[in-house]
Amino acid sequence: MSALHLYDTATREVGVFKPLIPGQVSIYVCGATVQSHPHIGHVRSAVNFDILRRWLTWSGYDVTFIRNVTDIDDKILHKAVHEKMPWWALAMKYERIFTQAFASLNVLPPTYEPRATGHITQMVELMQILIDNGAAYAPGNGDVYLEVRKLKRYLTLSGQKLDDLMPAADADETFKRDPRDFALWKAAKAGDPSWPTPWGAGRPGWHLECSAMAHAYLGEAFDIHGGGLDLVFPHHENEIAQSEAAGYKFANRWMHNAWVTQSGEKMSKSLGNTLQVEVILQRVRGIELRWYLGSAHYRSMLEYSEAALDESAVAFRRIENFLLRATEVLDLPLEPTISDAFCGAMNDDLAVPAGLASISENLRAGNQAITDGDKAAIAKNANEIRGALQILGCDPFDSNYPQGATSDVNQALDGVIKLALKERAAARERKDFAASDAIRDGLLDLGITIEDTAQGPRWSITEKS
RNA sequence: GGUCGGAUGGCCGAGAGGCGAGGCAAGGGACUGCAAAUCCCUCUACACGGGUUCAAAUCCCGUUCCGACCUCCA
Repeated sequence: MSALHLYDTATREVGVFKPLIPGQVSIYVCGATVQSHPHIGHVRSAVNFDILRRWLTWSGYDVTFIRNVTDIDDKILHKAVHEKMPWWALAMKYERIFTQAFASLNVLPPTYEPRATGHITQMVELMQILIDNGAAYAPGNGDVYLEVRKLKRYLTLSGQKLDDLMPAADADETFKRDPRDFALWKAAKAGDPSWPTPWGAGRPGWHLECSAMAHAYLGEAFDIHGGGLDLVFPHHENEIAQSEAAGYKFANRWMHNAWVTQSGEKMSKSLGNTLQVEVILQRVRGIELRWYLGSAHYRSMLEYSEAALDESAVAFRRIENFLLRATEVLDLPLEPTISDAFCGAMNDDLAVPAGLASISENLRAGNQAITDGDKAAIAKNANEIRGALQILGCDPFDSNYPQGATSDVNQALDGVIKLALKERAAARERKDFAASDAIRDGLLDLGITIEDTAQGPRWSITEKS
């Protein structure tokens, strides 16, 4: 079996993945700021890192996966005024909606999901270290800043130079020793929530939270830090700055997912081109949206279009349909296995598109095997497809996805349709094709599709779209 | 201005020196009473101009176009 290779944003190279502690992998992924409805870009990130996690777990690692919730920031405060509710109520409202969106796409819950507001103590401790060792300063206005000029390795992740950065538009720079210094802590404004610190009451800056929480749950060094590509600067640079200045090794490897775009442009609120997960889920099922989002390579931009989404969903249904037929023919549950081809693809920096090619090959061979009645070949191909789908989080038999009714109602329906099919078979027998077609068309009008297979007719409920 | 990424067949989308991934669409065929489903076949591409090489979509130089980050961003 090949070894897992992953890209590292810091080196811009794909290299062999070697965990700090054999057999264990620790991952910190920047989660959402819960101030609005999730769009498909948000969940793409979650899906990408969920696939990474599932692959690591399958590969035998004990994975600790942290994804935080930023539940305090400027936008949340503004939005709370707008929606006429306390900031904490607004944050909780959207956190629940995000959680629901993740669940619809079968994104596994993180091992721990810390909230920023629950880790103020750790943030104050981190600031104390930084102030004590001279890396940070509190100018007396309640803010605390990190002095970036003192850092040796600042901006190495994004490969920029401090002096090349466009000057920040901050008006309030009078307290900064350098305009590029960034706030670890922001002084309380009247009416805003605040927490006491030795340097005055205030609230955390965005970057500080992640450093503090990563340290709290994963320690001074961990394997992988993930997030969207747009977090490289300033967020991740600043996390590195704070953590390294405090003497931590911090992340060993950086992974960033690319965007979902529309008309070539990144999905963003300012462009007004965001597509809410809840809206898309009225068009396709969660498993189909996940298949769509997961099928692109995580470092490639995914250009959204309804046509592409629909096409992807149709392709998925083909695969799903094969799995269903295979299960019927074999009369056994499928046992997920990972083929060499799929394994090789995933080990190559999670090359899902290459893995998809192997699924297509399995699909073709598997369908052929059903026609031939070759049960061994059916099982092999179906098992390999199911194994791949599990890694991608798109296993149709996964109980996290809504399963077709297995109840009495479904059995009754099956009986009724079989009765109709019997009538149809009889009509065909006596060459009364008008009658047989009437039955088939009648069922189709009800959303029930009939397929005549080598093993006899089978029915399925047609997806509405 | 600085940094980074991209341009592949009608469409989507991998690959990264030598066997032209895969999917969708289209056309043809098999199967079928007709369909549907399924299978087989066909369609042979790498933005442009130079260069390196026995060999370039892949490496080098230059050009054009598109996008991202430098302000909150998955």
